[in-house]
Amino acid sequence: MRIVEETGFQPNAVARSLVSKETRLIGVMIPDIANNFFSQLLYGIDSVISEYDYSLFLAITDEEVEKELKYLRLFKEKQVDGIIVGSVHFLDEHGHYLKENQVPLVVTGHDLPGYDIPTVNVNNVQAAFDATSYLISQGHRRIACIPGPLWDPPCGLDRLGGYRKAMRAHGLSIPDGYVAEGDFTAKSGYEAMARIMQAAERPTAVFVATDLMAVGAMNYLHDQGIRVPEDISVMGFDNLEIASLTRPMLTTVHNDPYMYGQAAGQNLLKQLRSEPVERISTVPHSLVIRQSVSALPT
Amino acid sequence: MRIVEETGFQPNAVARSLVSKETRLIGVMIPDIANNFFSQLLYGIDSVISEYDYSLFLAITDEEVEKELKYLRLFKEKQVDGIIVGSVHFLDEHGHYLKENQVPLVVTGHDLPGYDIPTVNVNNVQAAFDATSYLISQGHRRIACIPGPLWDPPCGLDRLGGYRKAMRAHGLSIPDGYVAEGDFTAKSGYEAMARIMQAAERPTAVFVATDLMAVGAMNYLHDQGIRVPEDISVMGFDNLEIASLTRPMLTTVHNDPYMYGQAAGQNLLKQLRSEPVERISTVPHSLVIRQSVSALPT
DNA sequence: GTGAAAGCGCTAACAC
DNA sequence: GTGTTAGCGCTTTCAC
Repeated sequence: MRIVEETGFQPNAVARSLVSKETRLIGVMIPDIANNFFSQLLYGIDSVISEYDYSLFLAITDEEVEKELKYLRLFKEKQVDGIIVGSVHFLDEHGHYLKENQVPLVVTGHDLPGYDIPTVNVNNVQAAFDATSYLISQGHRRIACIPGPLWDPPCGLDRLGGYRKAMRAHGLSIPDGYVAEGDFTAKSGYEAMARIMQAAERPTAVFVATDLMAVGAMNYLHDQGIRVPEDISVMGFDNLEIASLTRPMLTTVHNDPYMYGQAAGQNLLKQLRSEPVERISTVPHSLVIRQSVSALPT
Repeated sequence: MRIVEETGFQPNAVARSLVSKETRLIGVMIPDIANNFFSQLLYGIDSVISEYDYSLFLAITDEEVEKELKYLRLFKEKQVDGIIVGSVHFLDEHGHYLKENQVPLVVTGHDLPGYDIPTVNVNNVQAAFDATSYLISQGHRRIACIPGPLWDPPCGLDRLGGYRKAMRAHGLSIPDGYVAEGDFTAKSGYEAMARIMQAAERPTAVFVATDLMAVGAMNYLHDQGIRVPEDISVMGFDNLEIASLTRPMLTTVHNDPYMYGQAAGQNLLKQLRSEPVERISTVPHSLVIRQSVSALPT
């Protein structure tokens, strides 16, 4: 022990891992770290796994399928003890790959019907339904929608689907030009809003599938001298930090990626201890009412 | 080769690392991943190291010295090939530790006089000087400042110093109550602005040491019905995404953390190839003029 | 070229 | 307890 002190000896974790067959590394794969949604997700994951002396091996994919596959392989090579995948393209290739390699795994932001892989996700269609219904409850009838890209099931298909479902449930029609797809960036929200304003009759409210795009949409309206919420109401989705930083503050759906990350981390930890896990964890959502939606006189 | 295909063999990187003495892992230590500044930094680092098949081992310290030391030790144990440290508390303990362990290292956001460690940093005092001088050139005389926390040399001391220097250089005095320290959060900027507004005579402009705090400051003014920039001008620092998302858009100092990260990554890569590196890389800054600063009539 | 063997720094399983 | 040894899965060396 004295000699350990004197020589400043430090064990070599690589050698240890070779024999113990565990690296205490969790591979986390996300498309875009610059997006606050994913950095919060990461933070949530780290907050739980670091308590148990696991560390993060981070893979950023830039939404490129090729990189996703590459990193999946790399995770295996580097012998990570577990994998958390944040909403990436989910293809059958991925599925096959993951099925072969028996590494504990959690995927967030997808539902993955047909795979026996634990997922953590919000009920996107229900949440979008609730958000749209809220708009309707405030007296809005002409409601537009800016969904995420259609290749992304949760933010594209599901949230758009929830919006459609709510409109249908209330007997409201969706005029031509009331749906304009974005690609997650604020800029795309700005442009989508511009397209929506070309419609024959202006909407009185817009449901936007992510906060960042909602900020873009609000900025377009601001730059055109259209007031939010007096002229047009805007509803976001995610409740990122930025939602409370805009003026007016954004009314949105609370879908805390930090909580997401924690749920995913906890699920993975259970798997690592060989405890049973639920196949699907649905994290609760809620409406957070701020300033960007106004009630219409009836 | 056929058998490799058939059995789906994958080499074990841990065993390989044990003999080759390289893990192709870069340890990156940052205080707060939820802060866009650091996620951009990380993205910049990844963009260069991933080209050379290095991957990220991420350590999030929550600004706690204890965790910083813990992760420094962990980096060593896990045999990372290089370390990039993003503005953390830099103490002599860290210095000693790093000196002992001959691992290639780059630190960003600090100047580290007295250590022989490569750093990449902006010239914070010059940049703050330039920002303040710009305010003065626009006719402002009563200029307040919201620096970062004083324990953080770059954002606290240096940027405050640059502001002071510019004021002095132009023969302007700094009234009592014109300097209110923040702690990097938007909320702290909001509160600091509130304190500044208690001063006997209101400033006509504020220089804020980070964009996020500047947004907080603008929000305080907005909530009080004080117009930006008509009543008070606000100048930020960093040029994060949010600076172009606010209305009015924030005039700020371009200090792109993505570029930072790239510079740090490149420096580290050079060290890994045993090429000589500059001890200090100063990344250029520039003013980005948007909407939050007005010219005062003279 | 192809094949066998040594050894990286640890842990676990033995003996004593 | 204290000491020795085998072996984790690779790379490298050296012999053939």
